[in-house]
Amino acid sequence: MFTKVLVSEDMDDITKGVYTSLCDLGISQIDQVQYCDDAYLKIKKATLDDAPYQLLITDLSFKQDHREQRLPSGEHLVKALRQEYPNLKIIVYSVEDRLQKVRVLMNQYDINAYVCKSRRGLLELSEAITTVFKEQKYLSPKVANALSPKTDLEMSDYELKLIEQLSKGLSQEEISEYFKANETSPNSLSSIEKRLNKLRIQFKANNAIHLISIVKDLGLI
Amino acid sequence: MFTKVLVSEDMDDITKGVYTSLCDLGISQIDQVQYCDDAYLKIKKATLDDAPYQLLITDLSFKQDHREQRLPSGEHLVKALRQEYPNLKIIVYSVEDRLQKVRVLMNQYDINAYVCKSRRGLLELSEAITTVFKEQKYLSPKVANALSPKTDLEMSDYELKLIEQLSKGLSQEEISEYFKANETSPNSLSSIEKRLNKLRIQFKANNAIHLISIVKDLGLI
DNA sequence: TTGCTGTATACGGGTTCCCGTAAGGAATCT
DNA sequence: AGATTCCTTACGGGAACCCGTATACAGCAA
Repeated sequence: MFTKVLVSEDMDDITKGVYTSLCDLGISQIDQVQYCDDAYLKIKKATLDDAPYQLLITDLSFKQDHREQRLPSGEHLVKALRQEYPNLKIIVYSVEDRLQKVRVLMNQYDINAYVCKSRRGLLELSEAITTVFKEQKYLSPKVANALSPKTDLEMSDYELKLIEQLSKGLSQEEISEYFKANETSPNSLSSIEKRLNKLRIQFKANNAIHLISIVKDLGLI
Repeated sequence: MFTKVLVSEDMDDITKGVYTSLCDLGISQIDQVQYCDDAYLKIKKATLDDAPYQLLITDLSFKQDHREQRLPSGEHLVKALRQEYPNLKIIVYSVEDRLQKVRVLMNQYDINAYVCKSRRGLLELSEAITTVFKEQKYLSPKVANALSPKTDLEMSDYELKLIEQLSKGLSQEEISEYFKANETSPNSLSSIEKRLNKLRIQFKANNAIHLISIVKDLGLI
């Protein structure tokens, strides 16, 4: 089993729960940090001291407070670490259950496991740890199909960009200009209208306002 | 100190953290449920058995799963309980830090404490418990000013209704009809336009879409 | 080649939204 | 009572959005 693990999680209650779980697994050294910046530094230092961490368990979202942070989220942390420490095992442990996000983390940042916080979160986390220890990947059942083709409730990069601009208050005309300036296509006003119409139908929205509202609720933006 | 406490919280890791904290406080009987419906039934049964709970600690948001629930959120639970058990002490323990929500819970449902989950959440929860035990109310520092007058980033009930309908996809015309049907006033198309214009300025939004987007980000709806 | 299909674009007209102006009414102040 | 202010409502014009239709062009199949 792992012997040296770092837990990066801002909520102290969760940390406590995770801690007891890790103890049960027989892990001897469990360190905890509440900020991503601290996690990064601790891992760096441990490596320099020739006593590197074998596993990082990190949350994704961290509440902002008075302390200014260079790495504001778990995603930033993972990204920063993966380049420097390709051998470090990383388990992301988060409430987030958007397949799109999981897919990016698994494919792009090559994390070793993704566990959803939930009613059985700790059980799954234990499973994930033992699985990762055996050099395998692990996904919570809830997001198990994250790596298969996209579902109905998602959209293409183009559509995402479109919706993002729309939600930032640009008119369709302005989005057209913006896309032309950024060499994104299709970029004619007509095409943008058409695409939005398609999305409205897909998400069963009455109008653009409704569409943004729905997409926000789904957490797609 | 309290001797019989119920914890209603869906995430098992948090429950574990809370549990150890309560133990440290010397509370002898700590029961846990992962669904609001269970919490309600357990409290009802305990009262009938003449061994009522003295304190309920509950989360607000519960992940939905296969089990159909009558009480889908902590707010529903609190509302249902308050009518029947005015003497039960209730502490809400949630990540939610919107003053408006806290205000409603404190004033309308008369909860005894509101604690924000955060880096120091467990500490604050302990404080809250001892404070409530002394028949006093407790608020996390972060939301301490929830009971003072509303801030800039909030809005009236009327405005909230308006925004809600808008985000549900109704046109301004339809909202006007809807308000007339529900005896909400002002309800003329013109007034609705005017009010939305005011909100757009207040929230620095370019258009209605942008407004909904901003308000959703702020968590006001 | 011909025809089919899917996508980008253009255009027009009907609706909804946005914004300024103005009239009417209630409450408050002098 | 008269003046002032606040709020609701009405209206009109221009902008943006919604929707159907039409053209152009690429890719693919028969």
